[in-house]
Amino acid sequence: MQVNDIHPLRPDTEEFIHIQERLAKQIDVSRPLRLEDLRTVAGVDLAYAGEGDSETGFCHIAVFDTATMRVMERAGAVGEIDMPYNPGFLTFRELPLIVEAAGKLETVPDLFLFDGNGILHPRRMGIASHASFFLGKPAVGVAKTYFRIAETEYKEPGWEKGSYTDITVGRETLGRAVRTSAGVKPVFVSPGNGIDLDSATDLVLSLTGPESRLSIPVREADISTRRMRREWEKEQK
DNA sequence: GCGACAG
DNA sequence: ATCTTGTCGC
Repeated sequence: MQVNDIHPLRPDTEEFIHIQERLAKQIDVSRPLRLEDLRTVAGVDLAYAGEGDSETGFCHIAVFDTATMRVMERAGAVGEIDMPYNPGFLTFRELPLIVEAAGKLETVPDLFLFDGNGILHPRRMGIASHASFFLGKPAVGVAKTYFRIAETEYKEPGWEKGSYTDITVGRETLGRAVRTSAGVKPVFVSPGNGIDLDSATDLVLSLTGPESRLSIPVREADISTRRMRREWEKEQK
C-alpha cells in the first residue's frame, strides 16, 4: 500500500511536540464504524532485541479478513532503533519500521489496531493517532497498561466481559478501561483517528477471543514479532 | 527534588 | 519493551 509522507520519519527531538500539536488538530473521532463495514483489519506490533545503542526492532503487521478471521496477508520490517523509549513519544521510536512494513502490504487494510494508545495521550497523539495519518486509514489504540495523563483517573470496570469505564479529562472522554475477558486485567482502548470511541470499544470487544485479553489482530502481530526476533537471533552467529 | 512513566 | 523458574490456580 502507498503510505503518506506526512513529515520526516526521524525529525529532530525539538520538533516532536510541534509535530504532535499540528497533527492533533486534524484528528477526527466522530465517525461511527462497525465491524460489518470493514472487510479487513490489521494488527501492528514491535519487539526489540539488544539495548542501548545497538537495539534492533522487529515490526509485524498481520491483516485479517473480517469475514473469516483468517490472516490474509503479512508484512514485516527489521532495523536499527536509534530513538530511546520516552513516554509520550513512542511514535517517533516505532513509526519508521511501521511505515516500512505497511509499504510492503499489497492489501490496504480498512483499519489498523495498535499496541498502544490513540488519543489517550498528553497531546491526543498516541501512536494509533499519529500512524493513522501516514496510513490514511482509521486506527484504534489498545494498550495493556494505563498511561495516566494530567489528572485523569479511572474506576475499575466490572469483572464481567464487556464491562468498561470511561477515562475522562475535564469534559472530554479520551478512552476506556475495557474488560475484554472476565476476571483479567482490563485493556485501555482509545480511538486513534477516523473512528469514534463507541465504535472502537465495540470493535475491540468483537475482535477479542478467549485466548487473550488482547484483540486477535494485535495478539497475532505480537506473537509474530517474537518469532521474527527468534529467527533473526538464530542467524546472528 | 520526587514520582510517574503507552512500548 | 526485555530480563527469567517455578509456581499458584482454574
